[in-house]
Amino acid sequence: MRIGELAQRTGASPRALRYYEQQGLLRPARRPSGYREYGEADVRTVHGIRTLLAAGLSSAVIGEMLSGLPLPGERRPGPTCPELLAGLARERARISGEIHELTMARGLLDDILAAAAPGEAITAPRPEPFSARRAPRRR
Amino acid sequence: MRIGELAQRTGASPRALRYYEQQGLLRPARRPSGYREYGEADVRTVHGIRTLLAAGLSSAVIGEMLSGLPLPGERRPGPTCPELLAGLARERARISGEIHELTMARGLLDDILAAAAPGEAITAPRPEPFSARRAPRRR
DNA sequence: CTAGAGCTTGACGTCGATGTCAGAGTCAAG
DNA sequence: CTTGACTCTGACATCGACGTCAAGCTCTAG
Repeated sequence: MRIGELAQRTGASPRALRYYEQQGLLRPARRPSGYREYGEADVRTVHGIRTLLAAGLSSAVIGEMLSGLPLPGERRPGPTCPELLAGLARERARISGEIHELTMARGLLDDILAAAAPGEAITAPRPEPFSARRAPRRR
Repeated sequence: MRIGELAQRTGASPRALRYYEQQGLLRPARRPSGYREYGEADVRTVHGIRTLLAAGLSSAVIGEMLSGLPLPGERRPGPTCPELLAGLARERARISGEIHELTMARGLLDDILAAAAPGEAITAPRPEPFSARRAPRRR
């Protein structure tokens, strides 16, 4: 399929898909005309890329993941899988931390919404915002 | 307290604290010398600001939250609390969605780490990454 | 009094994943 | 053949929360 169809099926813009290729995340075939030709597997790959990008992974890290090889500029001679795996583990930990932060923030918003819900809030004396922070409720 | 102490106690840099003030999120008193003077309440406020910033809220939205008033440029005459609350509710929903995305991404990383863990992965034939995505495991 | 740490404002730099635009080639339908 | 939709390769623009540097003022310990 061509870039437009892949864009529609993945939610990525053509511009984004070309960017992914530039970063080494995709390697579409080329027609004689120069048009990119993508396969079905690329649909899954792009979904994965976007999931990880949305999670805050950089395209460089995703590229390492996809190739299992060191980055161009680095001079490490051998395979870098241990480092790569360690890096991914760190990313995993970062994501967990981020989930925790988001949960905290959501709790804070809940407090504010709850405090403002009863009546109109402009004229009413509002308790200090940000007065106390709650831990994420676990059940 | 002065800006350096507040910075230490909140983890924000002095530059960040000045930025928050510029965005209308803080209104420290000033000494005759021009030095900013912060109170204890500002410590909590800054923690709240940083929590919400980390959650992806813009400083403009946080500013609306803190003031309960419309933005400078807007011409809405009256209180905008209903809109503000609606906006915060949308932010809450966005955060929930983001938590979901992060959970998905973490699951994807888990799959990859699990697949790569057994042995060295460079030379071994690797199954397609991004082949299947799992729903977040709930328990 | 003096040095050095801390504070001031102002302005420009950053970073990364895109948006957007320009100029030109390609493809399918009528 | 023609038209319009699609694609190509650059290259510059964006956005937001800061980092960083400069030039100068302030505070405090000794």
